[in-house]
Amino acid sequence: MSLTVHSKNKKLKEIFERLYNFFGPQGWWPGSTSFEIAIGAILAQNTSWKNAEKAIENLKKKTLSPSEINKLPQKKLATLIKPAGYYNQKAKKIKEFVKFLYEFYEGKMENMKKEETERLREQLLSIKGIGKETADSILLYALEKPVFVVDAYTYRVTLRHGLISEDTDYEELKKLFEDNLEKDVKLFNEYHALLVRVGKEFCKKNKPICSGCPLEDMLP
DNA sequence: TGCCAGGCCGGGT
DNA sequence: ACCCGGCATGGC
Repeated sequence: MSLTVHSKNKKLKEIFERLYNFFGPQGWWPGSTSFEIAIGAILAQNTSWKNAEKAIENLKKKTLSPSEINKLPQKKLATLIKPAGYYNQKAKKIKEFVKFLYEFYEGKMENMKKEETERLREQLLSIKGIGKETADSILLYALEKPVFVVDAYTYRVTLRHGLISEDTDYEELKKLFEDNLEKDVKLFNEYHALLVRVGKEFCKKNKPICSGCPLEDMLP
């Protein structure tokens, strides 16, 4: 991907370039189907990616397609995704999502892609179990729409760097990135993934390890 | 051992 | 409009 990031905000530009040069491309969800990515987004809610991955592997053994999930009893589904935690809730959420997929898009992620982004976001948010982060993750990573995904790491890192205040909400933070960067799917994809990466390694909750962080000398 | 992880919902103030 | 408990497994 190009390293010439256009940004109205110098700090956002510099943070991205430093993270990208330090960690390299993160390449989230390589070679996965849109459907798999959407399910993965649900499974990863407040759960380590490792555990979500195990759940996905279990599903893939049985085949991971909308029609198969549709046929699978919720209880059975719950058992399969157990490693991801909150498995009863998540089984329900996955069922809800697939039901939605059939109801509006004939069970095909491809049909979803054709829908206009904002309308799609509203639809996703109306599904029980899909909140803002999961909706935006599906939009960006599964459907390749240029929306920025905000998560706990995005908040933590931007807060420590004085880009936002403590009471900045999801939509505001999302806008900060979307309004100041070129609306590029690849850029948003990598930027979010890089924020997660730096968050995991250098900006953990209650355990800030700034030493060695590529953004260390940018702290306020 | 307790805390944390790529949240969200529902009920109570 | 906030604030909080519940949901649950696996890793460090």
